[in-house]
Amino acid sequence: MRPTSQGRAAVMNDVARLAGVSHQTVSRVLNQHPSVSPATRERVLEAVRQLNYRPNAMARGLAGRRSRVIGVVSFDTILYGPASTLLGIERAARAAGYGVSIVTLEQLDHSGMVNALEALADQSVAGVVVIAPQTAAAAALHSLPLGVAAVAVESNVGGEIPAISVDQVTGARLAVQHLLGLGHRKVWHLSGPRDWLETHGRIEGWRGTLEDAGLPAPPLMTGDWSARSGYQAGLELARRDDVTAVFAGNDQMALGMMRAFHEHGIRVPDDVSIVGFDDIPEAEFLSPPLTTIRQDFDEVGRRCIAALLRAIEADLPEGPDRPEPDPHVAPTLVLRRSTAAPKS
Amino acid sequence: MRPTSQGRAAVMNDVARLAGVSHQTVSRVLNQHPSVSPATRERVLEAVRQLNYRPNAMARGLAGRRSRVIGVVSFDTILYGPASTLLGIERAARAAGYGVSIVTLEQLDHSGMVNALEALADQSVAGVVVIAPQTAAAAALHSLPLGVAAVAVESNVGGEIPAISVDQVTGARLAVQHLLGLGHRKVWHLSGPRDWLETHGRIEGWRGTLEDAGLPAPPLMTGDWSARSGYQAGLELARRDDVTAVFAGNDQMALGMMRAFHEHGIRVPDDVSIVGFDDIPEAEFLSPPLTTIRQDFDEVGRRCIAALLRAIEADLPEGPDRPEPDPHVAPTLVLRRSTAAPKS
DNA sequence: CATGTTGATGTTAGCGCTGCCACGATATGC
DNA sequence: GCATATCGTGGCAGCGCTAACATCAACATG
Repeated sequence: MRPTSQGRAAVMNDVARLAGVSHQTVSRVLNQHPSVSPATRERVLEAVRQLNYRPNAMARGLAGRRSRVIGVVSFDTILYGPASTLLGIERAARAAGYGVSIVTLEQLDHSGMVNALEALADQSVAGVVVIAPQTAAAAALHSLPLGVAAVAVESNVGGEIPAISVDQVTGARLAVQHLLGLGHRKVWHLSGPRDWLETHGRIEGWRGTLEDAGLPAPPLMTGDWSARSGYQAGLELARRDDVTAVFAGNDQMALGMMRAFHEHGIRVPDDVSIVGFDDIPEAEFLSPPLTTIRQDFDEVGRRCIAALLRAIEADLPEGPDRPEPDPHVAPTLVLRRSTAAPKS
Repeated sequence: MRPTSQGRAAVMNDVARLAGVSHQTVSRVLNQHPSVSPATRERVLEAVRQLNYRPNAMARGLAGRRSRVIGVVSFDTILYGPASTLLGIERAARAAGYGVSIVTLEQLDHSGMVNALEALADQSVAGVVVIAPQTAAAAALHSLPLGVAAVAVESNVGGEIPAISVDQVTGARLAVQHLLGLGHRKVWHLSGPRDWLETHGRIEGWRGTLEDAGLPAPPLMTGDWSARSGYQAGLELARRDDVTAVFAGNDQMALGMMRAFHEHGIRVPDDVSIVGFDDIPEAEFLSPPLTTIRQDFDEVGRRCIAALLRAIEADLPEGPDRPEPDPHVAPTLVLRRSTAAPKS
């Protein structure tokens, strides 16, 4: 962190002096400027190594009005989805040489979003990624005249801000097609809260697939992502005798539902097949292990950062012109033991 | 983000001009310097409002060699504990007017820790909080000659770095005392991985409490925090006929264990009582709802930030001399329905 | 009344870096 | 052969702010 046993950390001038060049040449070497002779470059790099020089990000940002930090606005980072997305973004950003600054939203209204974005702007971030899976947050984001590059996750409400998301419709179709393929003719769906954007896509995929197969959709059930809401829905379904297959909006609800069935002597998958969504780490170890739809959050993170860097560099004169990433990340079906052909 | 419809954002000089003072006076107002007349202060603040002026953090940091951002190093932010701690820290930091920059460790070795800390140092953070619950990470941290203020979470290995943690020993004692109080004479323990620091405290509290009561400790079982490892341990215990009470190292393992018991017709709490640790959101909705030890991660976050600000300001000439926070956060017993008196 | 003391303010000098322009030195044009 | 393009380099200015000193009035002290 400091030039061994020296009082203060080395600055660019120290490097310049040691290499026998001007500090400007050091700057050029550090910024991959083309016109530096290989010999000089090597001399400078050696001096950098020797002094263990690390450029000062603040000075850099001030002088070049550009920082190497991106901001992430997120909500409820304890939920599996948002937490995983945040992790994916962090990894991708760091791989691209960017630091990551976070703000967690307490409330999902307009003013919360404004505060979050201002807090990040105050830190002079180069751009922001907003994990805003709820309609309210997405609306707030899109209504804002923001001054930095931005990318939204799971909130493609249109507008100018690029959005990256897992293709929820496809995920839901995979789940329902799998159940229909096994021979089920009636597939129930327990959705997440109606104000989450993911919820809509999953309902759409579920309903669409049934329609394509010429089958009527049973009444939609609505939960709140929690195991409890899955349990409660499970109790309701347990009272009926026409339930052989359920597509749950997430794994926690699937888990709660499985418990309700278990209590009522309904066996999974013998009597009822269940498909979840997310592939949480526990899914593999439930009894029975849960068939579910896996979302590749790392890929979402990577695409977010790709899209954001594109937006950031669009403002620059000589950007490397990155390709626009595909906004839809494909989910995959993970086959486990909670699904089987209907008995009769 | 910019003075309404102007080309570029207002800087301190613009404010100064509008208020009819020097830019230095503006700086003084913004930094609560005492010697500014109330009239001037009001005039400056009005100008700030009018121009929607926001100070540039980079320039501030450069000039005052002090930033308003703290760094957080964490590991596996998808686990409930670390994720909650991170959230608590973020909340507390923001309340104190600090931004939060994160780095997630991929590997827990020395070099991973060095890289993480250097990445944060490059961002000129004012201090770092390291969530390092494993012995390896804690060791790496303590072996490092770091140049910034630091606080460790859940890793009080001694040394100069202040550490904040939930009092694991007390938590375990609460759990075991509760079971003994109900009349159980033999309390089993399924611990977490041996290289986690929390694990040691919980084992110590478990063993100590049994010793205090003059009871022998049954063989220790070791899991890996996952529901699966709890399930496996549950299968082993199900084979025995001397099991009436188990203290699980976390809620996921308790959950897996409950499922194993359920499969074997062992009723919870009628036949076996189970206590978990963490109080994850699902705990309340398991069947039966899980008695567990709640860790107050928000409080941990608050104390971390308090300790860190203390360390940061210790380097300053005129710190407000904050009191040293108590390094141990007290956990509490949350009584639910997974525990009962033994049948006899 | 000269002198120190205080409070409110302005002035100057950087913090460590990058952008831009200027300079000398080769390489290229006709 | 001389004007011109090009390369490698240095010099200077300035990013927006804070620290330290300088200033200047108003007041208290003997």
